[in-house]
Amino acid sequence: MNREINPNIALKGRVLSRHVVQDSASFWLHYYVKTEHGPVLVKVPQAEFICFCASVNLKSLLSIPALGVVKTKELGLYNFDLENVTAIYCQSRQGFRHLIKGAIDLGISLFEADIRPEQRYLIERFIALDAEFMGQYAEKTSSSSLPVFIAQRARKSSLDVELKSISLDFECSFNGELYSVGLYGRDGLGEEYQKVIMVGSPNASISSSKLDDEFCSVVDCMQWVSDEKALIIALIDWFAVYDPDVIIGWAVVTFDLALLYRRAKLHGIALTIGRGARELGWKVADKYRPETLTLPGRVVLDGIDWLKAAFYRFDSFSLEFVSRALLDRGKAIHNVENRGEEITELFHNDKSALAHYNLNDCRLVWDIFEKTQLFDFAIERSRLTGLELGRVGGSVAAFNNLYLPHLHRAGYVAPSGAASQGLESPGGYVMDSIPGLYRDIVVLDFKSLYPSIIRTFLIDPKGLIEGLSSQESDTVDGFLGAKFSRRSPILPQLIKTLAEHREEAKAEKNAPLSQAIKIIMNSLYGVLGSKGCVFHDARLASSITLRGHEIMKQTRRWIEELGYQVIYGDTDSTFVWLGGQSSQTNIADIGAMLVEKVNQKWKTKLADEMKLDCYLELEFESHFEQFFMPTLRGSSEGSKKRYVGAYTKSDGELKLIFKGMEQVRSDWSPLARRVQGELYFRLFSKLDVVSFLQGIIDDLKLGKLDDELVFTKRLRRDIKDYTAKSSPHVKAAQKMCEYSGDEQYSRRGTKVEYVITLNGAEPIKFLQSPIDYDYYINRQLLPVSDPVLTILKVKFESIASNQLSLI
DNA sequence: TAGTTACGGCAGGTCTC
DNA sequence: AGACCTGCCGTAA
Repeated sequence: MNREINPNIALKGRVLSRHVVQDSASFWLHYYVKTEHGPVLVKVPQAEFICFCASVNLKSLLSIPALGVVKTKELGLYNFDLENVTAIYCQSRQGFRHLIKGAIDLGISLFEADIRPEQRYLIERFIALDAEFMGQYAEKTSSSSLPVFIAQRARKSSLDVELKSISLDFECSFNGELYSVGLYGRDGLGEEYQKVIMVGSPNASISSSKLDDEFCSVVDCMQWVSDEKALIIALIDWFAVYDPDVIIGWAVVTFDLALLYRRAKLHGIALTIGRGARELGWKVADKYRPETLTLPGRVVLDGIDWLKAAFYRFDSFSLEFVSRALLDRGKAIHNVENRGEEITELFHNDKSALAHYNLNDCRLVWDIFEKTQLFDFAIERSRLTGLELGRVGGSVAAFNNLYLPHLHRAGYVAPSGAASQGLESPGGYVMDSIPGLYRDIVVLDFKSLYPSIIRTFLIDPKGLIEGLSSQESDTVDGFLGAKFSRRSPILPQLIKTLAEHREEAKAEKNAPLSQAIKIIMNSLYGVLGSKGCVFHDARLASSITLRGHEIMKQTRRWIEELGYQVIYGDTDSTFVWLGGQSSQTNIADIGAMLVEKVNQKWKTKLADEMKLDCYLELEFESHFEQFFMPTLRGSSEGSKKRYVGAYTKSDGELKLIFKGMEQVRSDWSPLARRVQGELYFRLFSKLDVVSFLQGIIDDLKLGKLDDELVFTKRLRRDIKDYTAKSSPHVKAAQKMCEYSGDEQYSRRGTKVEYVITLNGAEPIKFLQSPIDYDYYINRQLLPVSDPVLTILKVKFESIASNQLSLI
């Protein structure tokens, strides 16, 4: 009682991790936050599991046994069937589980039962990443240095607190025994921190050539431990002292942390590397999935996952490949392919070289994060979506986080499941193309088309429910019978806010924020089309995509009325040929004119016909001085999703853009990809093609190009699950398992590297037969050469046969 | 601890003449 | 032998 005498104080912090903790009496929400004075554990008492049911079902539900303490409340809310709903509050996880199971048995729908309490508490208050908690510090009970704060209330906040990151990487033996751990970071001033904890003691002999400055500094930051167990203990101690907020790495969850967890378990060590000496754990044992990792008080960001989340694309996501692509430097090791052996060799004979390699990897990851601004991107994404910092994917959860608090305030709860099953919505509209070789193609595209359609045509789950029962003058027609209320729609308003923030971000040149907003805006449509989202409804998705079809077709008509030919378009883009009559005029001016006229026409049309404000915006995307639209192979019909465009860079170099062509496809041989690139460069540059190709075929037959013949193709399922087991890459994978005796090559996701031999596909690592050069000539070089040779009126056969006479 | 559909082209198998 | 169909992968947007 005397506690209430103390006035509550405010604590501002950035939420790093979120947890539900059950004790004997009740359960708590735990938030580990970073304040400007350091980390704090915020505890919210008397938390509850919440869901809703139609009020008519309440009585049946309450008769379910073993619910524990349950409260109910009428909040005046409705579901999407416009029934009154009642909120149900459970005070134990077990009771809540019984409720969910019992409801399924009774055939009664529960609403929002899948929203986790530690998330709901934040999103209902519009808290995304930064929060202000009102409450009091608890008296210290344990030796832990982490202050504990008991919160009574919370609200959203915004602060700029620096998070301390570390790049972490383990080196280990073939069977997973830890050799060393590298730890690397830089502060805002560029000051480096580096440390390697390694088993053993320094080797006496270090080859003199390696004794450069960098090596000396590596030796300085070494900590030697006697064995693996001591290594793990030293690392736990290091965590307590350095106390990082963020751990970054390369496959850091699925490899490094999973390995560390297993090794610690083996030695019977409690892996207390969380804040307040909490243990690292996995909610699902032995899977080591990133989503199931629990590490109180720290955020883990995996470079691979986050590059993918930011839509970076690489042929391979190995650290070697990505660092070469982004930083133009790679691993500090000679033989990247067989580095396992070299690591073990170094461990036994040259430990400082191993430490150097270990730290170099840490630094590569750090530099990749810095170069791509991944960390800022992750922060902004969390700030915008309310997803836990570090969580990748989660588009559906992001939608819920953004949408639910507004929906509740409008008087509704979310539906219990997708409204339309089976009924599919169409996707984007792809025009038939007019194939050929062109000069001066201008690409005009609608900026964020789907978000702008949502915003313009008031597409909204709540708006659909209300629109269906509103009078005509209050609604906007959609597709598949949809009608959307014009009154306070939620989703269009969310898009509006995001779009405005994006413009600000662009003006401030805040690339990570702009990118994060773009991705979130686009994902809002994707979610509505997904059956995994409770708001899914074919009428919503189709009202977006079919409106897109209409917009594409109308835009094309208008451009053609203005006297220009549209030769292709896909979803939101229009390819206009200006080369015909405009040799004198500035291409960019014509493009700008088209964009302006079309935008004006949309504005007028939508205002006149539908009384809508138009947020559609056509933009001048690019100008290709030369352009090639291929036909379908062996046909005169124009292709789709494949083309080559070229423009001159400011330094005078001709730059080629390939879309969908073999050149950008990772499942074609490197030879075919290179040759196709060369051929179009030569075609556009009016350089020789025929003797180039003859030279290639020559070299191929002489065996000079053998290292460019290896196919790389993934197994998209486990080998045992294939119905057609005779695909070349499946066969090669089977042989790979057979020869190596290693079943891992039969698993889903494995990249199969193989060549085509006179005896069919064989894994490159166990090549048995001679390479089938005729296959590469006829199935790789011919298909990529054919369209170019057709333009030049040369027959591939004449080139190929010429070769034989030369030998 | 669930974003989507549209498309091309290969390989391999079956059907048809 | 050639037309046609299915499975598969990776890609565009």
